[in-house]
Amino acid sequence: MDDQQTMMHPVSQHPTVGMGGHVVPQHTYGMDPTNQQHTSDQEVRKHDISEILQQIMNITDQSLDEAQARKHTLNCHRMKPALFSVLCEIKEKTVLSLRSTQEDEPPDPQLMRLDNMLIAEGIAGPEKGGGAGAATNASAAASGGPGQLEQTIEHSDYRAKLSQIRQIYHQELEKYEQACSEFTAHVMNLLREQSRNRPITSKEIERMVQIIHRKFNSIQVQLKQSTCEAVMILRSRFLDARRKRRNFSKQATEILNEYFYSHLSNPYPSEEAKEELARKCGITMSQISNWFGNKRIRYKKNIGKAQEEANMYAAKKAVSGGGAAAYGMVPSSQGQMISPPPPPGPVPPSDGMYNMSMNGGDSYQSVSSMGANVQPQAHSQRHVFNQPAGMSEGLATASLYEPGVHQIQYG
DNA sequence: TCTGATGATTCATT
DNA sequence: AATGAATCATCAGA
Repeated sequence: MDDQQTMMHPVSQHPTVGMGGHVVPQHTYGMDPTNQQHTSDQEVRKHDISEILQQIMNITDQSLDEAQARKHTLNCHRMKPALFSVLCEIKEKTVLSLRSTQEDEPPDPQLMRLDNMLIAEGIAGPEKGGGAGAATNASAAASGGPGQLEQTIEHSDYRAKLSQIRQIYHQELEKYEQACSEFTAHVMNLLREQSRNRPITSKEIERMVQIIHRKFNSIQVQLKQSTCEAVMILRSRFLDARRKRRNFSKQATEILNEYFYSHLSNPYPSEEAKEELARKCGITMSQISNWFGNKRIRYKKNIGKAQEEANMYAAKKAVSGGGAAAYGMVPSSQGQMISPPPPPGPVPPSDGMYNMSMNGGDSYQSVSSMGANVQPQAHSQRHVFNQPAGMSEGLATASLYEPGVHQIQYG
């Protein structure tokens, strides 16, 4: 309403504007209004101008060709300069209110945040060394492990998907930019075209472009937001370790079980042993630790089942000649002989052998140097794994193992 | 689809 | 820091 009033005000006060807001050419200014001849002349002009305005009003309802033709006649109309100057005057007054509006606004913080994230993820900006950087960092954060990451299929899969997202993002961004610039160019052309009939300053065109860009910005935000979401989903799918769980190879499981059952009295591999196992199984140290952690607890929970497994591995080992040697195990010098595989089923415990040292049946540790008062490994002070001394390592240990009965609590 | 197996994670304890 | 215990999430076979 204010705008309208502002628009109308100068017009209504303008001496050259007649009753219906019809603009009267300025050269009638100062003429005698009572002059009949002049009056009729004025009426003709009024009619002309109202016709022009009517044409302007109707121009939107017409086809392009029609509009072009009309525009042409309009531009060539003898009254056009007069109308233009009036519009200029109106504009001069109204534009003041426009000037007060803020010129350039600060960059959208949301957009900045999204941009930063996309750059960090290697989606926007220069491609990170194959996108591996983001994957590695995220994986390290997700696993919380010792930093030894699996350079496996998952990683290349992640990279492939990430670059796919990157590609789609850039395609969409290109489309968006094209659409934006096309629309902007169209509007600018339109305004330039219109500026022949009404006064439009370059500043106004600039402002209009700004408005268009602001509108398009919301589309851009949407695009970037959905790209970020896609990256997040990809991350959670690929980098959440729980999701990418894959069973270890049969061979790896066998190696681990072999070690476990041949060290049943002390199934706590040292760092070196873990390294060795990790290398042999093609998995990480932390995976080794996890496996042993799970194995110990599950072994304890289900002795019955583990028994069979233990016997199986014991038999296997006996056939193959002792897997423990493969891990640098030193044969016990304290009379722990390798016995032949026992018959299937529980093996009766030997008398008074249960409280042997933690390493009693485990030649992996350097037992020979420890003697009878051997101290358990610091980290295994609470553990409940022990084995009757004299038992051949890895043989029928599970059947003898009764955590509730035979466990030793150190400290 | 259900269920057991299994690798990983979290938290409390030592 | 290492470990046990509980739990989660996924896989694989019935």
